[in-house]
Amino acid sequence: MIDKKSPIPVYYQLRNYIIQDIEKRGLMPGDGILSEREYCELFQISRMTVRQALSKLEREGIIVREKGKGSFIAIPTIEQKGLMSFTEMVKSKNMTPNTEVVEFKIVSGEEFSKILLIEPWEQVYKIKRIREADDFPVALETIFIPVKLVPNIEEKEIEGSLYEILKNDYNLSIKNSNTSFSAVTSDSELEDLLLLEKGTPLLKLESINYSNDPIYYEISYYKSDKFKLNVNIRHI
Amino acid sequence: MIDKKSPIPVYYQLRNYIIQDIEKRGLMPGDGILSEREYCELFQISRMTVRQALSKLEREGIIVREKGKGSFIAIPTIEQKGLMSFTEMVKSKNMTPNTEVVEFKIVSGEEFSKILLIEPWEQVYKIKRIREADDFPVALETIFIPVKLVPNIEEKEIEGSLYEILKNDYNLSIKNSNTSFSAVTSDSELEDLLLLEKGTPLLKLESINYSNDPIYYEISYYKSDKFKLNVNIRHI
DNA sequence: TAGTGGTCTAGACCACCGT
DNA sequence: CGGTGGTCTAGACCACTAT
Repeated sequence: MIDKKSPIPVYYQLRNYIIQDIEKRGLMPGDGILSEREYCELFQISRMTVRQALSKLEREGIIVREKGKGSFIAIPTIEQKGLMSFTEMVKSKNMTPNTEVVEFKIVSGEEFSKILLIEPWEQVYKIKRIREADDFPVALETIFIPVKLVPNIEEKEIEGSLYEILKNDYNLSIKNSNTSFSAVTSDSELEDLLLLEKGTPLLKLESINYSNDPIYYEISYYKSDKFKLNVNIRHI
Repeated sequence: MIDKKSPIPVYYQLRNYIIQDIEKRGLMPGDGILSEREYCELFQISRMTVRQALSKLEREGIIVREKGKGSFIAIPTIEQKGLMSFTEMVKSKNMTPNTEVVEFKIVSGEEFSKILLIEPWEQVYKIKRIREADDFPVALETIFIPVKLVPNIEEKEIEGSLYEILKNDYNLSIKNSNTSFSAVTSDSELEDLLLLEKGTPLLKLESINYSNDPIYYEISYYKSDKFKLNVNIRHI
């Protein structure tokens, strides 16, 4: 289960083990996991290492830790389907989604190595797509995904839902995301591609999308006059 | 500077010391702080304790750490996890939150009766507040909350965290929210109140906040050049 | 009282960075 | 090469929780 000689840090192996164990045993929010000392015993590792794994899981919102009690599966902070798949979101409004690929190439992943947990010399696909609803452009989406995760992906493949492609062709299902929202003013590239007036406000999303490990990084700009993004948030 | 006998954990005292030191010495983003081993030496504490302080500062976005190089003042952004409390969000960035109430009155709830599940003739408080961080306005927030839920709430009460007031004074804890995000351009009212240039892009949030039943409806406008809203999304 | 997470020590080896 | 942050060990004491 845990290989101390692996180049992958022990605390990260333990984090992955715990996630898989939660899934395998079908644990639900509120259920407890082993205590820190039990993981020490189980894998013959130091408590500080276990705590590093649990801290990471806590920051990721997967567990909560309670003094004197133990660590428990967290109640999900947000439940949401629409934010994941542009395709589904558009369909749910009875409109027809469409995609136009404007850029598709392999670039250095150096700038994303920390985000995507890859080595700086590894390469990533850069995929820039205009997303349309009823042939009207509503978003410009740029995705960075390691080449090793989706080798030989082809341009015509990526005209559909990336979520579906990842799930069906590469067996990668996105389980959670960390998204930050902000507002920006259009620049000339966005105005050209999305057919905007000069100085249109746009909703900017930056998100890291995880299966267990990070899968892809995305920066998107949404026309938001007639298109809002909705999230349900469950507070802890 | 650091009192090992204090009930305040050493790592937390060190975190505070570093923040004060940054301010006192007027360090700017990109400037370096001492190395981990230098802090060990300076205060005669263990390196793991120093690392705990630096980890906290890193998570708070106050510093960035670079392997083989050192730790440096981060470019400031305000981010929030979970969208809960403006007050907490600002405090976590080591800034001081402040609130200025610009409107506080009772209005007809007709327009919100479906949202808040009240009868059309019932009344709601309209509370419009400027939210500030270190005396800089960052958001304009308008809240509509049924009078019957918070009878006799007073203007001076609502200068703090509404979340805390609801929880402490009315035993209402917000458990989940439905929030929609969009981007808009400032109008003259927003420009006046938030001290904006003409045509500034703003992040607009509209949210319904529930305990079990709907409690209040909120429309907020956030300056988002240096202010991002961060959410963790767990996909089902 | 036994078990939990929170804090802390005093070391260690590693990969990475700049000179 | 020396210095940096990243990881890890094998202990320790504390405050808190439940029984």
